[in-house]
Amino acid sequence: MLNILVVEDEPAMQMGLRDNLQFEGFEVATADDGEAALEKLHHENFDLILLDVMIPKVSGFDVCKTIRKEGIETPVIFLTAKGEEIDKVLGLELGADDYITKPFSVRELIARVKAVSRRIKTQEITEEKITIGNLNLDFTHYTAKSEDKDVKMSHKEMEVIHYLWQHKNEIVSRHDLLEKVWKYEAQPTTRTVDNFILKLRQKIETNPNEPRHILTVHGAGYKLIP
Amino acid sequence: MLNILVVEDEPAMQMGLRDNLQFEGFEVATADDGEAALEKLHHENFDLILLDVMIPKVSGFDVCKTIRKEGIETPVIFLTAKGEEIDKVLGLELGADDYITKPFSVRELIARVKAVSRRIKTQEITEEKITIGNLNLDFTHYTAKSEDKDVKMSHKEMEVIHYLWQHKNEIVSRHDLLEKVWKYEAQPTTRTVDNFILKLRQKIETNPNEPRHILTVHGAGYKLIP
DNA sequence: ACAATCCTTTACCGGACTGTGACAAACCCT
DNA sequence: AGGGTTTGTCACAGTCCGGTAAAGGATTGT
Repeated sequence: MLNILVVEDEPAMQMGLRDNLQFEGFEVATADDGEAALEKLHHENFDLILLDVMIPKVSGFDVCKTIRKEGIETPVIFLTAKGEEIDKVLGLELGADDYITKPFSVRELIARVKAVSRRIKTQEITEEKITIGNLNLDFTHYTAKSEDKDVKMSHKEMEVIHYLWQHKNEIVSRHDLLEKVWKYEAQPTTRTVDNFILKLRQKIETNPNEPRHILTVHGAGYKLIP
Repeated sequence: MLNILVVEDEPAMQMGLRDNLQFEGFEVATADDGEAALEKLHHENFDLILLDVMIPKVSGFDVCKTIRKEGIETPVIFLTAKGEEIDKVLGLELGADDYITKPFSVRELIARVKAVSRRIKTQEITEEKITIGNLNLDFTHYTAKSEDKDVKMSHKEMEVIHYLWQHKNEIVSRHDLLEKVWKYEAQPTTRTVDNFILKLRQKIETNPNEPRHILTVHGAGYKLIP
């Protein structure tokens, strides 16, 4: 599902947004001010940003401007109070995808989010079929094939390889994986992650003993090379 | 191929759209203003409408509103200039399927049109009689046959298989089914969905113990393979 | 009101999936 | 080279999930 960052300083509003979006099945992260938002945006990929304009430290406008300069093209929906200068949002090439004026109904917001997420999805469809080693993965259908033979992959295996793919050619630490795939519970110093890597290698690598795609970076984590 | 009505007053834009869409294999008709659009819509069936918002005589919004009132459910993609009130478009009460903001790239528009047309097609197929496994289903009459023998299907069973069909080859979660077929009640702590899957398998699968059409995706839901 | 039918819930079982710990192997640093 | 740390691998057990049947509840037609 889509991963949404909500940037909003008013606690009640933030909580309301988070609960409603989560109820609709979205992944939700939050930030209280512009600085925190930028921090999160630099360390994690989101699919959509709900960005209040009037927030402490760095304004919503500036957050948007900044990330666009940095090449981050995540869709943005601005949350504005009535009377704020919307023109500047839509006119100033900030690259906002939409805006919504407070007070707004939850249903309206959800409709907007879904509209944007639909657009995101259709764009992403092309990217959802990938090949790693001799394995063809299809994340829209959560299936895998190797030379026309179906390969059974568990849900979590797909999530792990998906996360690695999203961070291909980067080093991904076990901690990252536990946090993002295992969802911030279970902080075991165990071999859990390794076990999944093991299984994935057996399915992806031609010779699992000499991995060419899922590499170990000693003391740091793993790196996926497609 | 699909029959598209382009409603756009600016001649250059209209011609550009027509040429590109025709090049992609679509049938294209054009209208210069809202009145002409309504006229055409009353005399011909289209599969999709590209509707500029700012057009003479009757606005795009009003065209959409009017035909919806008349029961015409042809999908609409709005063309809007930046800064126009997207709100009203996305109010979605108008029944727009999508919108696109000028200036847009041709490739983007084509992608949108294809996305909508894909949705249309899968819907159209659904209208007719389909076959899954050894079962022939007729959704217009809500009946089913297996090798010329009538098979009794309850209303809800038909709805479930219908939903699965609309999302064939995709993973459909129990939650989705509960929300879309059962209309948003019922907690997911129940085996209700499973029971329907059980019944459907007994009617569809040759060997219900090893389902080949209604597959289980552990931890995720079900997937229909026709 | 009664019966029939369909839908929902409950309960139990079997199995898939995942997490754990032990041990071996590989790696890194001194 | 050697010790300590990190990683690979395996088998086992617990947990969660889905399959299934049967009972309980709701709705409809007679």
